[in-house]
Amino acid sequence: MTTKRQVVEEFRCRAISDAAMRAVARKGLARTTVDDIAREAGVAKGTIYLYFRSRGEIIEKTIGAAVDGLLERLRLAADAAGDEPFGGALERVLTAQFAYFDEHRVFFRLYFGSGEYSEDRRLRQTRRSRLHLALFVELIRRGCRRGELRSLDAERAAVAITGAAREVILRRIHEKEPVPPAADARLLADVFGAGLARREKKG
Amino acid sequence: MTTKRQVVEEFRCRAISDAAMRAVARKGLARTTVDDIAREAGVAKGTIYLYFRSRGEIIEKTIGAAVDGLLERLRLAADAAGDEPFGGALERVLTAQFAYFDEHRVFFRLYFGSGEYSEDRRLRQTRRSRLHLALFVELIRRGCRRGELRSLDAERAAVAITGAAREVILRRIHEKEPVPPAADARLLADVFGAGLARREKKG
DNA sequence: ACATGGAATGACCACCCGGTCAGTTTCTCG
DNA sequence: CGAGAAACTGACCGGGTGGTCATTCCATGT
Repeated sequence: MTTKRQVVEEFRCRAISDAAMRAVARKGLARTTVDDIAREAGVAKGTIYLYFRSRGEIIEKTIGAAVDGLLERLRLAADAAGDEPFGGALERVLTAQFAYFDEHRVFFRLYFGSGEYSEDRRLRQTRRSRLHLALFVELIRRGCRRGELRSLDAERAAVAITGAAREVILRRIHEKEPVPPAADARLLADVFGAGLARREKKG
Repeated sequence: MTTKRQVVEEFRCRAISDAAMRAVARKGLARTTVDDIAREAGVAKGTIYLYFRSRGEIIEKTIGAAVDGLLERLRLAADAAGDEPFGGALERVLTAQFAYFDEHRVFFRLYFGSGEYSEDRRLRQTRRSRLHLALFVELIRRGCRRGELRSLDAERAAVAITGAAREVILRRIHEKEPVPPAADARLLADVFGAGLARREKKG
């Protein structure tokens, strides 16, 4: 059974994480101080250290929760694709990803700004983004198995897709009124769908 | 005429910039202090401030010089392509880009880690990377004019290409023995060449 | 109403880092 | 060689940040 203590603790952790996300969205990861987070959360700095061991732990947990949310959305989209052809499945997943970042604009600086961070953090981050990558690798492998896609280094291709998606997301974030998520997803899915397709004939 | 004073000044600036690049490569942009740079350059901290106004100026100038070098290489490659078809020209440019980062591994953290930085810096950085992007936009537009490529948002497509290239570069940097630059360039050029090509028939 | 213990607070500390400048070394030229 | 200028040095300073802890507050049970 969950004790009252645990409920309160989770509530506070959540509030602090949310505040951290908003603060980072405003000032960037490196320039966000613990005082900023405390002010944003409406608590004293000391309170934060009742629930987190260090600034690093706040950031780590906050990133972790948000990334897990993103990954879940992407997996749902991938599952919903069933055995659609590669292009369609990719479009679904990318639509979900663009939509997620549209809804969680505050999150992007955390997710994309985490390159500059302490060493062990970067390792953890790498492990998480590996899951992200693996999802696209799986899509590609499935397409290969079915003979839709030509045989190539699935990992490198997935890297290219995630990189392209990342850059498009950064663009979208800075645009006042980005085109609908589905539009950009369609574009990328078209490009990579055709780009990875089995060659019919030699030009 | 260039005075002796100017020669010395340029030499020192260069030495300090080189040291900054090495230091940043080792510790990352945010964690590199002016003391680090001074130690790496083998001079006293005060000396640095004879040649640069602030830490920010060191970083800015250092990034600027390196990016200019990169852009020049890319422009040379683009010019060398003459009126090759899109895929070939893209392959040349990407080969040049991958090779540049192979040769200047120390540079990548500066180039890719500069997201977390003060506001006006980010603007400048944006202007430089706009030039980088423009080069790819131009390649795509040329392909469209010739009827090789289907008509689409050239800017978005260029964003996708630079994003994919960026992510591949990051991968290469962390690999012990990356495949030859030409191999990765070939892969991306193939994917985007086919992906952006005019549609022959509807699947 | 009162006692009690855990939660919340914010002043405080130690440390780090960018930037300065009085003092020292090196260069230059009469 | 000597003296003045220029370059160089590194100890020092002030501001800012992560983290602590004695104190205060408050919810709860008697």
